[in-house]
Formats: sequence, structure tokens, C-alpha cells
Amino acid sequence: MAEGTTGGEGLLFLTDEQLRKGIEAMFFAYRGFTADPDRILETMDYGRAHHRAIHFIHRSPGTTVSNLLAILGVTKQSLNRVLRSLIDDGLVEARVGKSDKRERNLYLTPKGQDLERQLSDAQRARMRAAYRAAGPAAVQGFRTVLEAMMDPEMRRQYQSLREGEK
Amino acid sequence: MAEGTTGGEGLLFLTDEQLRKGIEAMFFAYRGFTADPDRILETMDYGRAHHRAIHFIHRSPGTTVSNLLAILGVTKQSLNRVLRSLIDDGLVEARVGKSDKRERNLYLTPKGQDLERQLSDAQRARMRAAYRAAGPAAVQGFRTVLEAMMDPEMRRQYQSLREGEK
DNA sequence: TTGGAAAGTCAACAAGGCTGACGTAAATTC
DNA sequence: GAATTTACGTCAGCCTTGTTGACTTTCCAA
Repeated sequence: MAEGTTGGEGLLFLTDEQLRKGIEAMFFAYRGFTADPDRILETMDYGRAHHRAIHFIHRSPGTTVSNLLAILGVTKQSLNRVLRSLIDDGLVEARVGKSDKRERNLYLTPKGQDLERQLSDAQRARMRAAYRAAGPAAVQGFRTVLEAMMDPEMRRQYQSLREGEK
Repeated sequence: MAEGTTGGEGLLFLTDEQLRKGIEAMFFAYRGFTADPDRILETMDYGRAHHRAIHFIHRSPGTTVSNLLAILGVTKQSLNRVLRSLIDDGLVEARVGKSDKRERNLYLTPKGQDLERQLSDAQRARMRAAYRAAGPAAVQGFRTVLEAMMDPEMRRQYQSLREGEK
């Protein structure tokens, strides 16, 4: 039985030691997860905060500032600083809302899409390598545990982003 | 076939869309992962950096400052600031090395152990809940993918911390 | 005995979080 | 039509946690 994760009928025996290993796995893996984009970003004047904004604008083109605030979980002032530099540098475009003119709909410009592609290519390459090394069953489990680890509100955000998936 | 992760004989069909979902899963799950300790820490004057130091000193009592630097991947000055406050507040003790008096061996005081327990109890509770909700097979896969996602150097750190495990 | 490693410290700086306050335009409600 | 609420932007100031660079002290080892 591998690493004592299970007993007879799917009951889990979870020692503190096993849980601690999961915790450290998250810590070290997250470092790897962000390492490649971080390397690209530091050559420009951007950081992880810019990456996150770019990612979610790419994911949901036309999203509003409020939506982004909810997803990223930061303050308006903090996001604004990041968004400001992306708009000034011509990576993001903010169009006045059509039905509600108070809103700003956010889009990546071609230049923004270029950077998005660079960043996500790097991140996907690592993810793909990890998936291949681990195999299909592991991938399924990986996603299942991560989803269970999210706060309910974040899980909703995550799942709503997955709409349109088969 | 669940979510198209596999074809016939274990070959993975990984669309960009699937990889992106894995990326977002990491993002949202990491937020959940740190949420509980963060809530505890903010009531005191500590942050995530203090938590990391406490965690690894607890994990390897008597570890040196250099070891900690290698594991945490920050600069000496950055770690020193955190360590300084923990020592001043009586959570960590730095004993002059026995064989090499330049080294400082780090230990948690009883007060430090109290905080460590609070933090790890909270973090383990979430991890345990996620593990239970996902099931044993998923847990196995979770750990496998995370390990594959680490940088080789970090993987060694991770695995060396696991020595002594059966 | 001298070179270099380990550790600590001081100073300065930046990114990216935060709070609070204030302004404006647009939408909504009364 | 007036008052209120909403969405967004911005100014000012603070904190944590990362960085670089320079310098000192201690002390092991060649």
C-alpha cells in the first residue's frame, strides 16, 4: 500500500506527518509554478501582480474592474496601480461600458496578447511536463484535491470560469 | 472518459484549455492553502515569512541559518529581519553552534511551539478536509503532480526533508 | 597566520499589499 | 427632479517582505 493513504474501503488514515508532507509539497510546487513567468517578468518592469491581471483579462475579455477585484481579492487601489501601468504601456485597453458607462471593459491589446502568450507558454510547458511525468490518473487527483482545498467562494469563481467546458 | 485527460494506453491529450484550468486551480487553491494561517498571523504582528521560518525550524530543530536560507530561497538580510523579531519575541532560540561556533542552531521555544501548533493545526485541518473529500487515489495523484512541478533543486530539498519516512 | 566562510548589521530601495479620504460620472431610487 | 448608490480613479501614507551593497566580527582550516 503506497504511503499509507488508504485502508480497506477508501477510508483515509491521515497522520500529521502525511499532512505535513502535503503542505510542504504545496509550498515547493508553488515556487516552481511561478518560477518561469517570474523570470520573464523581471526582465520587464512587471511582477506577479501584472501577470495575474493579464491572465484573467485574457481569460475573460471585456471583464470589468469590479469583476477583476473579486477574482484577484485585492483592493481597488492595489489593482489600479497595476492596471494603470499596463494601460499606460499599451498592453491593456479600458473601454467605457456600453450599457453602463460607469464600467470599464478590459481587453488585451495585441501587445498585451504577446506578453500573455509568452507567460502562459512558459507556465503551460511546466504544467504539461508535470502532467506527463505524473500520468492521467494523477492529474485527475491533482485537480480534485486542489478544488477541495479552495475556499467555497473561490471554488465558485474557479468553476464559473470553467463554464463552456464540456 | 473523465475530462479528456487520457486516451487509450495512458497517453495524455493535453489541450491548452486543460492546462489553463490546472494553472487556475493552483492559483485559487494556494489562496485557500494560506488563508487560515494568514488569519491567525495577522492578529499578531507576523506575516507569511514568519510562518515559513517557524515551520521549517519546527521541522528540522537545530537547523542553521544557512540551511534555512537554502530552503526558503530568500536573502540573508530578509531572513534575518524575520528571525530577529522571532528571537526578540522569544519564539525562537539561536544557540551558538557546538562544533562550529560561527553557526547558529535554531530551535523553537515553548512559546514558539505554541504558535507553530496553532498554525499547523489550522493548515492541516484544511488539508485533511480536502484529502477526505477527494479520496485516497486523488491524494496520491496530487502529491505526484506537485512533486513533478518542483524545480529539481527544490525537489531535492523536499525529498531530503522526507528522509526517515517509510 | 592569513584567507575565506558563516553570520550579523546598517542603509537604502522597490513591489505590492493595506486603509482612509475624496472626487466624478452614471445609474437607480424615491 | 433630487437624493442616493455604484463604479471607478486617485492622493497620501503605511506595512511586509523581498532586493543590493558595504562592512564587521568570529573563527575554522590550510
